[in-house]
Amino acid sequence: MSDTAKYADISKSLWLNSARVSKHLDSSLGAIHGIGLTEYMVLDSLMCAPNQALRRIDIAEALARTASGITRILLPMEKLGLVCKDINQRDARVSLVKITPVGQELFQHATTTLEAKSVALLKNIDSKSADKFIALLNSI
Amino acid sequence: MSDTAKYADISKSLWLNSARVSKHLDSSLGAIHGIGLTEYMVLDSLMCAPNQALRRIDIAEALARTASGITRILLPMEKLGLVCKDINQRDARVSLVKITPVGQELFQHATTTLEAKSVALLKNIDSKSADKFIALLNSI
DNA sequence: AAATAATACTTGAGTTGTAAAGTATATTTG
DNA sequence: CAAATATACTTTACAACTCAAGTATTATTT
Repeated sequence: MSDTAKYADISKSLWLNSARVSKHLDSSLGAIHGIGLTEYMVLDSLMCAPNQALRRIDIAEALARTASGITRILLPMEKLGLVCKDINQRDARVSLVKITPVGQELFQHATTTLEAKSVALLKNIDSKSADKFIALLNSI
Repeated sequence: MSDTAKYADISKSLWLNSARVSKHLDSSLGAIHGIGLTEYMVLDSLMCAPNQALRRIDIAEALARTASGITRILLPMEKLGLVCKDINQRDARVSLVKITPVGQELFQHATTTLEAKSVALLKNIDSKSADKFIALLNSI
């Protein structure tokens, strides 16, 4: 097989297997915690942020979504009290998003689910290969 | 880092990087050939099939989509003449999908684009790592 | 300082998908 | 062989996005 075909195969396999894994995780998170995988990733990005707050465009960048998509996904999350608005004094254009204690608690539980389901889904990959896998994914 | 957290990291990185790569490929295929990545994957699955024809549910299974989603994506593809219906004599429920010569030609060109873009997107991964990557993805 | 441009969002319209219900045909079972 | 069940789709209603245009605010230029 040619090298170029090989790289196309990675793209295709990435597309397909990501869809499989994501759908499984999405439905598990939805059934158990009432949030989707994208919502989980929003919480994840906030937990990693300094002061646990981010601008909407930074969340968009971190999750490879548009600002518009972030506006829409945050609306129900605010209503559920998982995140709240945090005004930026210096710049009134910015509407900082902060994770609430309720959001943090849900995140902890959802993380347990995500980990358990991921271990189950990736059971054919041993610990050492897992390290290699992460390194490869992060080198994209 | 715990092993369970490691597997969750794979899921998250898979989700994120697949989104980045897929969006890039999708827009390239759209701009150059007028088809999306999902449509390309439909053609790809048909090209690999015996007699280059498949049932809708088999395409759905191959692409991790629902039968409903396949019905929808095939409609414009039929109109464009990329695929055509092929009736199954034994079972009138089945509506086989077959790739047309037009579809095959578009597929060949789109493959060239997909390969070139994939090489560019995955330039940090050397040929040997690429093999390992494919093996890991296919072991999911 | 006023005009222009850039940034951070939100909104409206459209696309791509799903789940659940509906239709038609085939298979199994009592 | 008729009735119940299963299969292969399609359709309807809805969810989760995107893009492009709109709003408000800040930064830059002249």
